[in-house]
Amino acid sequence: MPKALPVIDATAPVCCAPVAAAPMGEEAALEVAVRLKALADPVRLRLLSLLLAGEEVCTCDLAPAVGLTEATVSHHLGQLKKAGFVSGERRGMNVYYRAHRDALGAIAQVIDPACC
Amino acid sequence: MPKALPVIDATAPVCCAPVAAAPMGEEAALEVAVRLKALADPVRLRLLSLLLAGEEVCTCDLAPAVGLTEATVSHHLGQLKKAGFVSGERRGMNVYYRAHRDALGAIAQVIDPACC
DNA sequence: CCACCTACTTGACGTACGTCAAAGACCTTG
DNA sequence: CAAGGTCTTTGACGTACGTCAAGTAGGTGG
Repeated sequence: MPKALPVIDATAPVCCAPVAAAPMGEEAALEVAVRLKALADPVRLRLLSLLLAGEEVCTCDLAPAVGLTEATVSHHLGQLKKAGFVSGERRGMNVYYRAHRDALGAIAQVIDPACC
Repeated sequence: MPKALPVIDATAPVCCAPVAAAPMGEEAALEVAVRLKALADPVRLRLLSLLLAGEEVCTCDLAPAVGLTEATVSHHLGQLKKAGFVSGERRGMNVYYRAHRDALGAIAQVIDPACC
């Protein structure tokens, strides 16, 4: 990662051939890697599963659920949002987050060698 | 990650409920996260796709394919091996690596919200 | 308008990661 | 055994990441 940090937009679901389909190009690998990196954290996985369980959850409920500061949770949610896995909407005093199942399914299909 | 680094064995395919099934426990999240972290790198994704394309490939062929030092490629292959995605076997002067499709499929199923 | 609450941003700290050069380990061929 | 090729390990360097404390922005209610 000491490579020049490539800032790319990853808010949309991945759209590229599965890993097993053919040798990946450098750009395609990066597209997949940035999204996987967003998922490759225990806290973010737990946040995602909480969001997938309930329809909408606000930060104030998520923070105690994972046992971390609201600041830290906000940071993780920001990472997930940048990767397109969640989106948040402010309603009143709270911000309600929602998981995007399609984005999750898309990255899963890229990884799965059986699915294609 | 400043948390006490938890050294766990991840050589076997993941075996836990999908993320969407129910709120993940701390241990389950870690099991998935360490494997995803191994996958969350452009170089390792390219190496995996190269291994999935051919049956067996040796380091000497992989290094030039990704444009990195053999030392670096060896390090990445070690990461993938620790995560159970590949395994290498020495035959003569070369070490031949092979991808494990089942381990890849297992982590894909855990991620996919549709698959369960 | 003034407290007050929720959520995000900033700065700082320590740890982990990716990379390479150099040295070591393993095997084969003369 | 010596020479050479292939891989892995070690050490070092710079960058990125996760975490929190503190400060700021946005919204509500007296």
